[in-house]
Amino acid sequence: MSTLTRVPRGEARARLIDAARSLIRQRGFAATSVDDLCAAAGVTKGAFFHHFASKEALGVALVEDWTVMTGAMFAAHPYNTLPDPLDRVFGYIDLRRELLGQPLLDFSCVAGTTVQETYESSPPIREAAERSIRSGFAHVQPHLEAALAAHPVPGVTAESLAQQFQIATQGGIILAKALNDAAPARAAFDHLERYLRLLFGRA
Amino acid sequence: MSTLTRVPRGEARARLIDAARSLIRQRGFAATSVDDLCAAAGVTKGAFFHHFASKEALGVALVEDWTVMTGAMFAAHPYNTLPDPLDRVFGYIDLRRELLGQPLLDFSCVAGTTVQETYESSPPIREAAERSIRSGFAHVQPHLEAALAAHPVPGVTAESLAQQFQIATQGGIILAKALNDAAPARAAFDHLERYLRLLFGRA
DNA sequence: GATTACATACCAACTGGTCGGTATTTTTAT
DNA sequence: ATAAAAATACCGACCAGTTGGTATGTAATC
Repeated sequence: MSTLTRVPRGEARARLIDAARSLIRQRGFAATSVDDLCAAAGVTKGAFFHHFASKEALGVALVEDWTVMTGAMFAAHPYNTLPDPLDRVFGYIDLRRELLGQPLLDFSCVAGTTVQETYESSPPIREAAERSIRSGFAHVQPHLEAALAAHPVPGVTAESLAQQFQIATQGGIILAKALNDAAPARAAFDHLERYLRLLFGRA
Repeated sequence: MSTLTRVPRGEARARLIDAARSLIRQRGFAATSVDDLCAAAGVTKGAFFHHFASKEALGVALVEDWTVMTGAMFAAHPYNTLPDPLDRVFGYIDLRRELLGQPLLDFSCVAGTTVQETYESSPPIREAAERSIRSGFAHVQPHLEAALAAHPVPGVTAESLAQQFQIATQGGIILAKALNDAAPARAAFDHLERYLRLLFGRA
């Protein structure tokens, strides 16, 4: 992490956010110091506090960047183009299971990690995480709405079902961290798929 | 949090763990300092490092205490005495939904909170959290096993279903923290119940 | 000639942890 | 039964390193 080669002018902010995404995913927000971030990004503290008013502001920026990143990634995926809405939902589930094949650091969620620590101590970060999680609903909710329009299920709303995808995602990450194994997280989406097939009569 | 009245001899350790449970649930492990803990417990640093070799050791002790506490709480609950195994499962779900009516600080999970931050940085805490989560499986898994013995469901194991309860619990807590609302967490158990009713043909 | 984008040196407050001491309880020897 | 000894439970001052943040200076860009 030495700064032998100077970081090109204009890249400091992006590199700090990249470093934050990586370090905070590993250690959490509080355990990651500003010095750590600067060293990992290859910039100095001057650069840090030029771009971010505080460590908290970096946290907000990180979560907002995460929302944009993940939003773009899901929006660009082919599952969105399937003709049948329920197939789009199952396509999303497939994608999530694929992601769970990667290393933990690559599928863990920045919003979930940060909000766990900061939901009480930092309202701005909590609010950014709320926006991020809500934007996650949007990756399936429209497809669920279309599927429910074609095949209504009494007592079940698209919003509530969309939330279950985030519950499975976030809960799966915690189980994966605790058990050091992503299998239970993958199983969560197996169960979710089976549940949906039962609800929609799609054996 | 002043120490005007001296803490009776012999209570320091228990009070430190109580303080840790409360503070770490609010702020997380890294953001809670040893000084904070001592102040909240009404003891000095001498007491802290007499009972715990390090802050990490306190973390391990806290999670282990949590495992015992929650284990005793669930074991003592009447849902365990219902004659039908599936009714015991639904009784457990009812209990979980009840807990979600309390303030967030009372239903958030110590193991989930700490492992989120420390799964990479502290193997001992991660292992304690793993034991805690696994002990959580045991609160439903025997009932699920009995239910599956009476009514087998192809492709579904009691272990995998039991894990889903922890996924719903942990994921629900994160959603509750992010959205500042426990409703999605409660909905997770509604969906889980509906899923089980469909699996076991219990409308 | 501003403004932006950094670098460097610096700071007070706090961090986890140590250490010598003391009051209280428990164990042991008589 | 009791005094001495040993162990336990705690206190509180202290320490070196780290924390988030600031103040000042400088090179590049607009």
